[in-house]
Amino acid sequence: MPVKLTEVAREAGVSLATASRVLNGSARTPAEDIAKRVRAAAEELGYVANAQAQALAKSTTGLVGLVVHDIADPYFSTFAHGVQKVASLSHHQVLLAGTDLPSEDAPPGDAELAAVRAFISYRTDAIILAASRVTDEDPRLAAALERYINSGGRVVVLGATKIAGASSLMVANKAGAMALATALIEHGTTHFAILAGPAERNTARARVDGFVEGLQAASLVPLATVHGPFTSRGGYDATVDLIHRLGLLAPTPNTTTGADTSRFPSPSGSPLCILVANDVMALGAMTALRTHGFRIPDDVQVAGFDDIPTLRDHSPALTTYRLPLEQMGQRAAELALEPQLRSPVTITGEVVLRESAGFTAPTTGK
Amino acid sequence: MPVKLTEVAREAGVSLATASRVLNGSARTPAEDIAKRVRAAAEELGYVANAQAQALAKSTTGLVGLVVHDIADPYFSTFAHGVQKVASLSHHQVLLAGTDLPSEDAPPGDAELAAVRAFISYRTDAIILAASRVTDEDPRLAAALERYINSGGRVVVLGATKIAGASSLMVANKAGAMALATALIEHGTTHFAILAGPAERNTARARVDGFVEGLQAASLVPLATVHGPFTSRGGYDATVDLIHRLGLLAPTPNTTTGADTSRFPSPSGSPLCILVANDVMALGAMTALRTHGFRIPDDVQVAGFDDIPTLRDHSPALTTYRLPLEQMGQRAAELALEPQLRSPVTITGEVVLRESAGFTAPTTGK
DNA sequence: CTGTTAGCGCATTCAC
DNA sequence: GTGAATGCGCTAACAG
Repeated sequence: MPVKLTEVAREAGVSLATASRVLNGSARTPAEDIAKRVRAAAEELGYVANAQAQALAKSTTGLVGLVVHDIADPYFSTFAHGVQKVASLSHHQVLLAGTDLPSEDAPPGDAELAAVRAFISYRTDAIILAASRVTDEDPRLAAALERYINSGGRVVVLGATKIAGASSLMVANKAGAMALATALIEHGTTHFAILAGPAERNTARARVDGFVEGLQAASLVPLATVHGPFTSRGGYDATVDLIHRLGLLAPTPNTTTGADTSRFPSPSGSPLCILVANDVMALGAMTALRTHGFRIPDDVQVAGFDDIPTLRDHSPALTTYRLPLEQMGQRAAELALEPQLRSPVTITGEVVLRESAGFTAPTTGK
Repeated sequence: MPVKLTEVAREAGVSLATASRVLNGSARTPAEDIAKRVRAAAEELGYVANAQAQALAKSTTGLVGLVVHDIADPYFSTFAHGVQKVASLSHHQVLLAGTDLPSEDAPPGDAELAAVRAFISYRTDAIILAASRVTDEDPRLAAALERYINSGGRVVVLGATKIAGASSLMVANKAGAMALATALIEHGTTHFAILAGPAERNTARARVDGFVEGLQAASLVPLATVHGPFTSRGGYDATVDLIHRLGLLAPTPNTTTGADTSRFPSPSGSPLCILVANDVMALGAMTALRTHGFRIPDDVQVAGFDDIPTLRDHSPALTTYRLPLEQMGQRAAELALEPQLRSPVTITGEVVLRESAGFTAPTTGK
């Protein structure tokens, strides 16, 4: 029903080919006077090129596929924002898929595969895989992606990958976690516990490994490690679990003097510090601690990972490892859209020491 | 380069049409034995249907366009998640666009128009407009959308619209704001200030109007109204501005006794309550207050709007008006994808009274 | 039930 | 520089 190029051409009194040449770029440049007539006709009829038809004719779609885990998670939405930015700059549209939603036909674990297949079906020019995949690399996924790459598609994955021909954006998850743990140790903390994310998630594992190695370097071991989903609720539950496992005792509520009567684990030593594999989960952990009567950082300290922008207003401010999420999205999109770029690109962040781990805020004027 | 249906058909020794019928749904159902052969051939060759070609032939793309303002903003990302959910359930892919990013060619204010044109170009089956548009309804936008609708496209807009044929998802912004203000007044608060969002944003205006009417109903007027962007930074700056304008005095830091030596505005009355047009901005406001030595809710109270999930772990917990963001996204997608649904659909939320406005948390076990 | 044919809307060879 | 013809990969009438 929409007006098509043929109609514009007829209206302008030129051939289909000519109309095509003036409206949608071409090597050959029609005469200016005739071009003006065509443009006028197009404008008048409200012509809008059919991208599907163009895609079929040109075999390039101007589409980039982005698969994240949960777009509502600030980690992914910030990343997505970065992707969007460079995509729009290079005139691409982004197709979004999430691996956390029910996919009707596909089994839960196959969400990523389903998303990739859909993108391949739409012949996206590139696919960005940001949903921290499960360790179990699906051979079907690999096969589909390799075929896609061989057909000229570009794929960028967040983290390492075995997919031949794929570009990868390496993130300093392990090194960052190690650096964070080390910084905390230098600050005098001696007792740690770890709240790990889902065991099967690559990102989560790398961070936990980093925490553990950081502790090992100082001859320390975590008092406990509890796994849970990368959500606020996951952090809350894991923390409650931790409290029970470690037999943590909340200080006697003697708030009038403000003096604390007991600290874990050593009455005289530094408080326990909980290293959490991501910020959102750390937030849940803090809520659990508060609910159970622990003060942060006096009774228990907490450190997260990511430095989610939205959480920077939190009080106490969260000690964490800052990842340039937005920039990561941009780099990923650049790798996807600019073939000449070399991979892998390595992304590092920085340790950010704040109140939740006993550091005093540098009274940021914002 | 990818394998096409013709090849699968040849491999299976059947005609193109038959292959099409078994692989991609059809009314006619081929015999089971022949169907199996085709499926086997497709599997072996790694056939993936070309959605572009299908779209061209069927004139329906299986695409939904979603335009938000800033996908990194939890308000929009949560909404987007809801959209994604029903889209995936009805086997649709979502095309995402943001109006906050530079659009190269298009002027800043034209981002929404550019996004809509792109979606129309891709012949999305429906377009969901969630970027709370500026009040100045662009006639070009309206024209494009109406043509789109007349060509069979469905459009859903968040809020009221003058676009003929568009469905709309009405949100109780004004009524909610009014209810929130009223609840606070009933609680005994007598002095209010307002932190409004961008003046040109519909959503922002409706909320401010609601706040004002709520106050008026109790014969009150806001002590001041400050505008600012819907961001944490916007809330921070607006609050600093407010502090100066109102000459707010922070209590003398006499923390040993915990006694406050001064309160604004009346030493004996209830503290000032700042009504903020959205949660993210309210967060920035709280940070500003804290930075300037005010305790929440003792010295100043704060109320937001939206009840962003990620912010529920904040302390003090934010009093706000809860909007079912995720569900709103779902409803919008349903309106977009299920033609029989009637519009407008009205969404209401609920007042949530929490610590930031002096209410005690019901020790939520989460 | 299966095969043949004709477009879907547009870019792009080719001749002119 | 411009117009006519061919094909992109697939679906949907049509026949058989």
